[in-house]
Amino acid sequence: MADVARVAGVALGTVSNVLNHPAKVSPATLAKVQGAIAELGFVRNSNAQQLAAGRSSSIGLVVIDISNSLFVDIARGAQRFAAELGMNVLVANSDNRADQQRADLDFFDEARVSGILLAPMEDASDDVARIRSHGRPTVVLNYDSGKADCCQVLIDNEEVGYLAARHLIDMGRTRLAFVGGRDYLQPVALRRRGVRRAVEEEGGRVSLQEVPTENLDPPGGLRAGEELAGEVRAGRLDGVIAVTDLLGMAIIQVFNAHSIEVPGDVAVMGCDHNSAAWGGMIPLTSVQMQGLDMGREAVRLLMAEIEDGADHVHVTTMLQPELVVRESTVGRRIAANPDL
Amino acid sequence: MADVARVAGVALGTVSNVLNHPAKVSPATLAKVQGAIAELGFVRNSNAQQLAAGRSSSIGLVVIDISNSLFVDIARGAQRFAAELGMNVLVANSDNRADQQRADLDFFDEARVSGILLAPMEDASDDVARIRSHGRPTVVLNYDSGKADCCQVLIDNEEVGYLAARHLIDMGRTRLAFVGGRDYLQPVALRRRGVRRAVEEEGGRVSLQEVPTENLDPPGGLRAGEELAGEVRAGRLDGVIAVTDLLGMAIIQVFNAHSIEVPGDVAVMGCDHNSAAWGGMIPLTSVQMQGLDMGREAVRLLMAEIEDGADHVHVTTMLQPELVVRESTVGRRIAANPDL
DNA sequence: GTGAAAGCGCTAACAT
DNA sequence: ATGTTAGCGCTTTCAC
Repeated sequence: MADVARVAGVALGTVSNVLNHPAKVSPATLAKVQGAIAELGFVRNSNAQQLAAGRSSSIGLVVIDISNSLFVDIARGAQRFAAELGMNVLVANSDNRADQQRADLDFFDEARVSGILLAPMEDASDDVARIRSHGRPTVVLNYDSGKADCCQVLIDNEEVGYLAARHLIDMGRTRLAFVGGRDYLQPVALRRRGVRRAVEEEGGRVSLQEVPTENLDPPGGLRAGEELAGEVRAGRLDGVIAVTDLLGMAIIQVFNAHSIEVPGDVAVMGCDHNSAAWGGMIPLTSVQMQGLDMGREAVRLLMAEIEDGADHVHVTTMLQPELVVRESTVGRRIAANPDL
Repeated sequence: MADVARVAGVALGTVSNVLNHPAKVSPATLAKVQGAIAELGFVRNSNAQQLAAGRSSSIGLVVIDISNSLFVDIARGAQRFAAELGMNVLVANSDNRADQQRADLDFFDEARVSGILLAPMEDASDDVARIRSHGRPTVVLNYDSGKADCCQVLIDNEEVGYLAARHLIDMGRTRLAFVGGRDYLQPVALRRRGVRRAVEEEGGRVSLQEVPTENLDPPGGLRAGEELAGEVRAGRLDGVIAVTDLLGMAIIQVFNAHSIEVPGDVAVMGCDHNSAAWGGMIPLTSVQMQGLDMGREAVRLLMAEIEDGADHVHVTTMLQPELVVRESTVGRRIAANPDL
């Protein structure tokens, strides 16, 4: 930067002003300095800039699993909104490992980012508390710790389950199944609760069986599908709610192998509108998770907290999911081929 | 850090030694200092640390599209290998925008990261040249600029196309189609070339039609599928190579709507083994893109360049793709239900 | 509007 | 082995 000053024939402080407060500099000097910057290919050192200024224009986003499309959407939503505010978002992927997540948080803490966004899989209150105790604003996404010790952005997962069951019931289905083990995952537990609520509202008119799966991955769905196929044949099942889209698609595949028609014999739907769920021959009805909105809202809350300073009151934003109806529950319709 | 020194009753320099050269400190002092660090909840300021030390332990990864599963795999591969080396990877998503990509590169440049990994969609030589001229090592992934002015990690996309066509021919298919417009995308052009080579090797025994699509997205596939369905019915087509998996799945969906059997009437395959391609009722044969390996290799090349310093010779690593055969070209087989 | 100078928090070479 | 000190590159008062 001293070089730039010399080449431009001005003082070092003036170069700094050109970079940070261009309005405070006369147009002529400004041009001279910018010329020198271009000539020298000068790139300001953001480490020194942050050290001296004491503030950062970056936000750290820590996601537990970057291959999950919800978290990708969150990252994009956060990034786009942050860009509007002149901030940039750095993403660290924890690769489903708690220790890596901790390392990622510490990294951003050390880098003195202006704030951290955390999308964990399970409870991370301890880590959040540690970071927050260092005075770093932190917003948690997609997990409700219960304690309101930080801002949170959540999707109403109970409503997700409720919407799903409600939809099937509205379509005339009365013998439902909810597929998805691993109740220790918060979204699963909440969606299950919502499904139950919708079924209970029908007071006995609608039955519900709950099918555990070992894992939430396709193989788990294939196994569950075999079990469910028998239920369909026995006339005990006409509507399936899979807790994830991937599970739902696996189940459809098994049904197809058994010549069980979807949605003719049984309607199938997922719960976490996933880009991976597009491809099926039978597009899957699902529930939209509003990932872009979650990311955007999280940045908004973070900036608010930074602005508020000491007298900040934590806020929890609950986003409402939306039903996305496609043919796996209502029958065939392909946009590109309307005459079918 | 001065506080830590005071609490521990040692000099500031000793605290620095504890952090950076623990071996140079007596066990007793070490324990005292670590105690003080824990007590005060001290977190070192990495901006100051980098500024003073003049080196960074982070690598910047700029990807053009984080929702593309290849880039996600690259990120994971890079991150895992970097972690083994005690480095961490920061991901910036350019959201398919060239200006954002430039901003991301500049950001990492300003942050004085030890090196940059760039996975662009189209040519980015100018940007790379600019960054490199600042002395920052940069490795380009998945795009061959032609000029060997930096290390590159590529997948042999011509081989991808060749493997795909070779597979269909080996399965007895003789009337092929290659689907995928947008030849200005390097992977598309290369895969097309590979397909042609395989067909030419058969010297007229095998025919090939090339079907352009407006976009590489599912709607584009649906439209192409309609056209192809007519070709199948007319007996002019028995094997389809879609340049992406998503395109392939869309085509299968249209075939199914027309009661055309896959792979009975026509085999269909994709070219970029995509996690999104799992779900279909007919799992898609495709070609593995080795994303994890690409990420890993890119970090390896970057570290080598950093180590080599001035006398570094740029290297291009060409990874070989692998065929992943599934039922869309060979008939039904579902692992979970072997008796089908 | 401009230039000089005092740090920001840390590292590393030096002296002890 | 430990303490001392001069910067790293920048921002920002503060006089001019």
